[in-house]
Amino acid sequence: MAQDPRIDTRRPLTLRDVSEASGVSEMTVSRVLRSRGDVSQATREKVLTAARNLGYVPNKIAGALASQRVNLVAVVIPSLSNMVYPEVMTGISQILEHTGLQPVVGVTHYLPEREESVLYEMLSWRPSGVILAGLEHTDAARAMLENAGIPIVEAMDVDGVAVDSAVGISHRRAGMKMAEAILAAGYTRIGFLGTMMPYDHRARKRLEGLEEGLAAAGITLADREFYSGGSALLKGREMTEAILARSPDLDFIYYSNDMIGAGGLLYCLEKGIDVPNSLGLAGFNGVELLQGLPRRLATMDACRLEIGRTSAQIIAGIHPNGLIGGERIELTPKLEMGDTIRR
Amino acid sequence: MAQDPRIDTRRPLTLRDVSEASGVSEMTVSRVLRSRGDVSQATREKVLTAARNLGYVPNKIAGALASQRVNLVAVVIPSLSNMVYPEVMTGISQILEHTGLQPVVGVTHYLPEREESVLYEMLSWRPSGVILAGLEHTDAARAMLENAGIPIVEAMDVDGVAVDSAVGISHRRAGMKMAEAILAAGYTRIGFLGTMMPYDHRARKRLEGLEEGLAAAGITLADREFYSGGSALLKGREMTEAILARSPDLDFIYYSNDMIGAGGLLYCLEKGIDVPNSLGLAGFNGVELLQGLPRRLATMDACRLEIGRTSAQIIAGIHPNGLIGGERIELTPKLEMGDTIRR
DNA sequence: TTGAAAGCGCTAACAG
DNA sequence: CTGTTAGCGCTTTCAA
Repeated sequence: MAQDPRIDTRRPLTLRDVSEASGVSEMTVSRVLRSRGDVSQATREKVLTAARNLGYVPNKIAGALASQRVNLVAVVIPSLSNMVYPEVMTGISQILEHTGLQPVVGVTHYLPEREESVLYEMLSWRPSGVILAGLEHTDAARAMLENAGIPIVEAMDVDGVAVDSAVGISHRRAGMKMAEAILAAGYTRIGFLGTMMPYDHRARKRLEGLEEGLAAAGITLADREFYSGGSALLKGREMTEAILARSPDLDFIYYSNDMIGAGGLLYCLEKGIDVPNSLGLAGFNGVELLQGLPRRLATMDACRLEIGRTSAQIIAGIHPNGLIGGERIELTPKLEMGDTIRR
Repeated sequence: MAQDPRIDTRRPLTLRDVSEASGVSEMTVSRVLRSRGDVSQATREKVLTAARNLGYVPNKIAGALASQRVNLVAVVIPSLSNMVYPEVMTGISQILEHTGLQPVVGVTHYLPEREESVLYEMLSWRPSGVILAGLEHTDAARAMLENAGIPIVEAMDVDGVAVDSAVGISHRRAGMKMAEAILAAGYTRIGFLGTMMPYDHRARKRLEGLEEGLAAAGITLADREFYSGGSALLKGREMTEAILARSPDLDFIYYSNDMIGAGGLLYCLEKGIDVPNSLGLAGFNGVELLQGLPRRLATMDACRLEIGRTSAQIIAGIHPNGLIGGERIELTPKLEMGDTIRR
C-alpha cells in the first residue's frame, strides 16, 4: 500500500545513505555498485549488504550527468501495432542485451512532425545512439541527427541518402522483383491495393518499383486502390471485393502488406475464385500469421530481425565486419512464392 | 545552421553556449526554453533565435537532476508481439500526450526475473510513475515498487493484491462468465486450448474461472492442451486438430486468446465442421483481426484501451473521478457472442 | 585499496 | 523582468 503522499517524507535513498549504513566512503560504494576498480572482498560485501537492506536503487540521472555516459539507445519507429516493427525491436533487443545498452522506444504514428518531436525528446536524454525507421525526415530532424554527435542508423530502407548508416532492403528493388515474378508467371492485368499512408515511403517505393518492373515489359498497372484505418484483414476483404467489382478482368493483385493480403486471400477463397490460376495474389513482409492461413500467401521477407540486429550491432560498435558507421548495408529480401502465384 | 564540422570539437552544446550567443543569462535562457516565468518578448526572441541557430537540444539529464523531476512514465509489459499490449500502450499514449509525460517501454517476455531487472533499470531513471502488467511479481520487484515513492499502477488484472493501484478486469470472473454463456447455450463437453505460458497468470485465471463456472453446473473440463512458441494462428489449427482427434465428442473449445481461436476457427471451417451447432468456439481479447475472419469468433473484450487510459490518468493525476492512487478499478469485459456460439 | 575535492549542465530560490 | 548563488547525486581525478 502506498504511503499517504502528504506525510511521505521518504527522501529517495542516495549513495550517502549506503555509505553511512556501511561505513564505507561514497566513492568506494560507487565502485562496488558499478564493479569498477579494485575493492577488497570484505568492503564489497559490507556495501552490497547495506545496499540490499536499504533497497537502494542507483540514480542513473546523476550517474549519467557525472560520467557523461548514457546507456540508452533511442529507437524511433512509426507504429507498434502492425507486427513488423516489434520484430525489428526483437532483433535490436537480442543484440543490446549483451552490451549494457538499453533500447528506449518512441512511436511516430507515421507523422513526420511527431518523429521530429519524439527525436528531440529522446536526444535531450543524450542517448548513445539512435535507430530510426526510414530515410525521410523533416529538415529539422535531419539537422538534429547530424548534430547529435552519436551513431545514427536509419533502418528498413536503403533507397535514399542516409545521415550516417543505413541498414535495410531496397523497397524499390523489392517491387521490381515482384513485378518480374508476376510477369514470369504470365499475369498481365495487375492491380495494387494499399493502405493509404501518405508517409509510408517504403510502401510507396515498392509500388514505384512494381510499376517500373511492369513498364519494362510494356505493362501498366491496371487498377489501384488505397484505404486507411480499421482492421487490416477486413480492409483487405473490402478492397479486394471493390477492385474486382470495378476491374473484373484483373488476374493479379499485389498488396502493400500481408495483413490486407490475407484478408484478400480469405475473400477470394470464400468466393470460390481460382487462386492462383485465374487470380494471383501477393503481399509483403513475411509475417508469421501467414503460416496459419488456408493457403500460403506469396510474400517477400522484409529481413526485419536481421535489420534490427545489424542496426544494434552498429550502434553498439560490435558489428562482426567491423562496421563503424557511415555504411549502407543492403539486405536482400527473399521472395516466397507460396500457393498464390501460379508456376 | 550546423557549425563547421571541421572545427567541430563536438562538445555538446550547453545552455551557456546559448547564453553567450544571445547575450542573455543562462537562467533566463532556461526560462525561455521551458516557458517558465515571465520573460520579455524581445529577450525571448533573442534566445529562441540563438538556440535554433546553434541547434541546441536541452540536456534533460542535468535538468532532471536539478529539478528532481522526470517526465517519464515507466511502462513494463510482457510482450509487444501479440496485439494486446500495443493497444494498452495506445491508451496510455493518448492520455500522456496531453500531460508532458512520456512513456518508456520495457519488455519482460513473461519472465519474472526479467521484469525485475527491467524495473530496476527503469526506476534508476527516477520516473514519475510506473505502469506494469499484472499483480504477480518477484519479491524484490514488489519491494522496489513499494519503496519507489511514486504512483504505481498494476494494469490488466484485479484478481490479487496490488502494491498501489490496480486497473483491469477480473480474468477469473471473465472465465466464469464464459462458462455461463457456454452452459446457457447447452454445450456440455468443453475443452480448453492455451499457449503454454507458465507465467501468463491472466490466462491461468481465466481457465480457473471457467472451471469454477462449469463446476457449479457439475461439469468438469473434458480436455485441455497447451503449446508454446510458433505462429499462434498455426498453433490454433494444430491444437484444434489434436484435441478433436483425441476427444472427438467435444462440443465446445475455449481458447486462451483470439489468435489461436482464429486458427481453430479456420481449421473447423475447412474441415466442414458445423460451427456453432456441433462445435462451439470462443477466444479472448476482442482483437481487431477477428473482424476480417469468415465468421465472427465469440470473444470477450479485454478493455485494453480503457485500461491504458485509466492507468495513465492515475499516474498523471488527472483521473476524472479524482482517483489518486491506492484504488482498485475493475472494468467489465463485454462478451461478444459472434457466430460461434449457438443461441 | 580507499578517500577528498571538483565538477557534470541544469534549475530552485532568492535578490535585484 | 533578469541575474546570482547553491546545489541535485553521482563519477572523475588525483592524492593518500
